[in-house]
Amino acid sequence: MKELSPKQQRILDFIREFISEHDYPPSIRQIQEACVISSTSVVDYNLRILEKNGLIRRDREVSRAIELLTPAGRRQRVVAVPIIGTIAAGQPIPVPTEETWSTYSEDVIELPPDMVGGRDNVYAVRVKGDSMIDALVNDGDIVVMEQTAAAADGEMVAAWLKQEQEATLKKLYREGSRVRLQPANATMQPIYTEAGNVEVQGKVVTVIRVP
Amino acid sequence: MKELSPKQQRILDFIREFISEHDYPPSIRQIQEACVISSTSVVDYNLRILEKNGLIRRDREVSRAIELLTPAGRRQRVVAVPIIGTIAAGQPIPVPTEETWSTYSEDVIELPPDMVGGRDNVYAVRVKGDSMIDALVNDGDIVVMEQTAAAADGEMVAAWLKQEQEATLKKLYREGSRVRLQPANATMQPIYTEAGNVEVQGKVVTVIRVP
DNA sequence: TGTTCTATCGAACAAGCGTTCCACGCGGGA
DNA sequence: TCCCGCGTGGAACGCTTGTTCGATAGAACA
Repeated sequence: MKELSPKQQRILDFIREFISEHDYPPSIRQIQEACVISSTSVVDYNLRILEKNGLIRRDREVSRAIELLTPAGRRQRVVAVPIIGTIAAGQPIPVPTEETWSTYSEDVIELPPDMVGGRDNVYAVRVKGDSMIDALVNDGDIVVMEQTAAAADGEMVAAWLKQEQEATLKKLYREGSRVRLQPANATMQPIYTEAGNVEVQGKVVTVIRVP
Repeated sequence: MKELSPKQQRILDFIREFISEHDYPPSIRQIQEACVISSTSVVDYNLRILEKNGLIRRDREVSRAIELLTPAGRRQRVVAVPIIGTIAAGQPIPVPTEETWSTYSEDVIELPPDMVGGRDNVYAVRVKGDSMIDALVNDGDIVVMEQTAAAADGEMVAAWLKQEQEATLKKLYREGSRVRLQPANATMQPIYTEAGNVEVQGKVVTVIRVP
């Protein structure tokens, strides 16, 4: 792979800039104009070189069909996770309904796809109050959860304790008919309760703190 | 804003899908074909409605000039933050050098731009050990920091205590010649020390926990 | 000096493309 | 019944756009 000529570098930069501004790629003649190139064939010539070097991908015979392949400036799909409510000790955990899945909702947090790991039934709640500090979750933190009733041992879950009428974030361990709820904070003691008393509302996927 | 007709919803979904696959928007005739619409004018008619509802943006007279405005499926530039090392109580905090800024580095975490808030001198460290639990930061958490020596009162900073040879994450308050280091955990007590003993390595931008 | 490769230039072609116009059917309201 | 808005169909217009072709000039090399 050869080095890029100044002209090719400039073309690449312009494509980046243009996509960043318009959300769709430029036409060859727009590249020509912006980079002060006298002919469209010269643009085509240099685009072929860029394509050969693996920096862009082009669909032939299709207008504006330039796709950036370089890591810098490449765009990724961001996953919009709806924030469906708040979670606090004495309140039931909000459960997503059909409506709250609407991605047109107001309150969303955008995350890179690898942070939700391909899961699609993912929602987020905002933590209210200091009751979750034993899970190392602060007031105002955002907890991203996957809606599920099942959880493997050792996974951090949002659980509703029916008898105590209390929501909590703990690591779940089944021990016979009982359940051990272990705080993330290793210095704190676990809670033991009957399996029937625990209602798993979701698995914790990520915790995010933006001060 | 009216509700979308099934046809409009289908068009919107197709545009999303197409962009996701090709990295450039579809033409009107491609929408027509994919959504089994008999005429291009019908597509245009519905696109105008989508535009009026603020779901897309179109540049007139320009081919493939459809831009998605809805959060779902929109593509955003992702910021690649380099993870330059680990942070532990008894270790100095790693400081980014010219080389570690390289976005071609192996260990990076991609974040949506609003999570780094336009700051560009941002790096991340992985937390090792349980020594930061008073900052509600767990073993394995990732702390995103902005490199700066200055910090306003009340901001969470990564500080190096020279005398104690200790790294810590605390909220910083200047009180005369002394400094109060307040844990994020409201139930824990602050530390007081001389201003000269504290070396601010960076401000905490975000804390992320991916179990 | 002749050859070859690289880069450029201008023009033209043909397909792709957004737009526009007119016509039609349908349903609701006056 | 007439009228009007809405959604649809079909076709044509004219600009946009990717592509192609021939010609040219300079550099490197034998």
